[in-house]
Amino acid sequence: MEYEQLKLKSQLCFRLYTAARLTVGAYHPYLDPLGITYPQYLVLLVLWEQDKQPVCDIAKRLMLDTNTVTPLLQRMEKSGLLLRTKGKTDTRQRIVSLTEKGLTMREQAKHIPECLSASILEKMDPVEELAALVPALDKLIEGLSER
Amino acid sequence: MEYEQLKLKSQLCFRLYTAARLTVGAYHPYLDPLGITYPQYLVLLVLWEQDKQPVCDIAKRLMLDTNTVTPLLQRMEKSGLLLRTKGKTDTRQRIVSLTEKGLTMREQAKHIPECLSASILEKMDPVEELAALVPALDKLIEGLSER
DNA sequence: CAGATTTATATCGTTCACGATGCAAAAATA
DNA sequence: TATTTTTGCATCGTGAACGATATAAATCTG
Repeated sequence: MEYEQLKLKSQLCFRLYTAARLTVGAYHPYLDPLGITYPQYLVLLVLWEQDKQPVCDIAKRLMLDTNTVTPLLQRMEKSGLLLRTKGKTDTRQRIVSLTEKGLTMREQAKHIPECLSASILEKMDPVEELAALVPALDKLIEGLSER
Repeated sequence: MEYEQLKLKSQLCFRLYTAARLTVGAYHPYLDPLGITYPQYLVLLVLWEQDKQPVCDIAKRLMLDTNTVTPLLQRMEKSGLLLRTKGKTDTRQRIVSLTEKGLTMREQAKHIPECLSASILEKMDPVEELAALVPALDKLIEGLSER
């Protein structure tokens, strides 16, 4: 059939797109009580690993551009999770630092990865398939991000 | 160690989220000339498979809700790709049908999957890793969508 | 058949992604 | 040093996603 390749079921990207949406959705029960979104959670993960980073470093870790990250950080500043202060050595930079609220949220969030793993693993038996996913996604990301 | 495994798994969502974004981005060179977005391309895939479907059937195929699909279809109607006509047997329904423009776009789009596979495979050698991705994603989607 | 419930679609508000563009500061180069 | 280029961040506009809510029409139930 001439258009066989245009069938939805043969599309890898649609699977990725759907899996990503559904997985982010699975975080809702845990992030809603904290009053944060999934992208905001990612920012917190980065800052919990290392506080006081310029916007561009956060963007690099998340593989996003500043035009996505800046408004995200502005909303997070507004909700009291972090501060954006002018850089001293490089005044173009905005150094992002966690507030007390942002820091203490780490404690409330520390069980989220386990909860998510549990609920995903519960539905992904056997584990081997899950394990196969990670290196394949890494390779895909690496390939698509290289320039 | 159990902690390492949990840490690895907690990053799965970020990988999915990033891989999905980058893969959608890889469609840009092919979709921009057609003047459509990736979600609009997905709608076309569904309609090329079967024309004249109600909104809810399209939403089901894409695993999206009508509050996402309705505005998407409205934009596509505005750009002349499809029509949304009132259903006859069930007047609540909106039957979505392709216009001439939407139908002929299939011909222009038919090489997109090959192009994408080629550019992804180029970066995903060996192919086995790519092949492992599909059933694993299917299982994940199935698990997360069940309710 | 009347009332309750479900279904199909739409609207609104918020938050992301991201291309395009702007601007000032830093770095590179003439 | 003066000029050009690059970098870091921001703003704007558009198109998704999606929770909450609304509104008819269809369906179920008593």
